[in-house]
Formats: sequence, structure tokens, C-alpha cells
Amino acid sequence: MSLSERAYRLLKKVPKGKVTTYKEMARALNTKAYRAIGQIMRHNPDAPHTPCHRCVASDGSIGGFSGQTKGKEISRKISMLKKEGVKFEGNRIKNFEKVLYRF
DNA sequence: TATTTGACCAAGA
DNA sequence: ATCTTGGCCAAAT
Repeated sequence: MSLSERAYRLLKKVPKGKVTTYKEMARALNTKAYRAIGQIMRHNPDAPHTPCHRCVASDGSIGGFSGQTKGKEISRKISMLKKEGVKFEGNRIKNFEKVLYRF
């Protein structure tokens, strides 16, 4: 099966209030293709129930959302996470280590 | 087959 | 803290 399918399946396991990173996902899937993971999220399977907003960059910054890497879409992603209980300091996640979900 | 393209990352300057 | 550089790898072209 394709990496994308595995990525989506894994992503659905991230609970509300926590996040994962592109790199973490790749690690959990036993591959080094963290960059490809980004491609996958971007293609936006969007399907109703794929929490692609819970996947962020490894330094705690947002990464991208809905094809954009800055601007309105990004703030949208941030507010979604905020609503789920993730706190922010500007465009970086606060207490990143504690909020990061480990598989 | 080969090339191009990123919602990436770590290390330098 | 911010920017560049080189390395990465699956998917789409």
C-alpha cells in the first residue's frame, strides 16, 4: 500500500489536543520520507475526518495548511488547534514537547 | 525511465 | 533570531 494511505491512517490516531510532526510520522511509518509526508498533506485528502491540521513542523511552527505556508489559511489552522486546547506563542506551539503525540 | 516539485530538516553563517 | 544550503524521498508529470 502507498505511503499516503499509511500516513492518513496513522494521522487519524492523533488525539484532539495533541499534534504530530512530519518527521515523527515518517519515523512511525519506518521511512525517512518526512518531506513526502508534507506533499501528502498538501494534496489534501481532506476527506471529512483527516485531522491534517494536527501535523506541524518539527520546530513547533505550523508548517502549512490548505496549500499555503503563510497568510490566512495558516491562522485558520492555528485557531483550530487552539480550539482543541493547543496553546501558541505567536506562530509557534507552546510547550511543544508536552503537546507532541508520540506513537 | 527521468525530471520536477514541495505543508521538511539540520547545520552553518 | 533569520536566512541559506544541501540533503531527503514519494508522487505526479
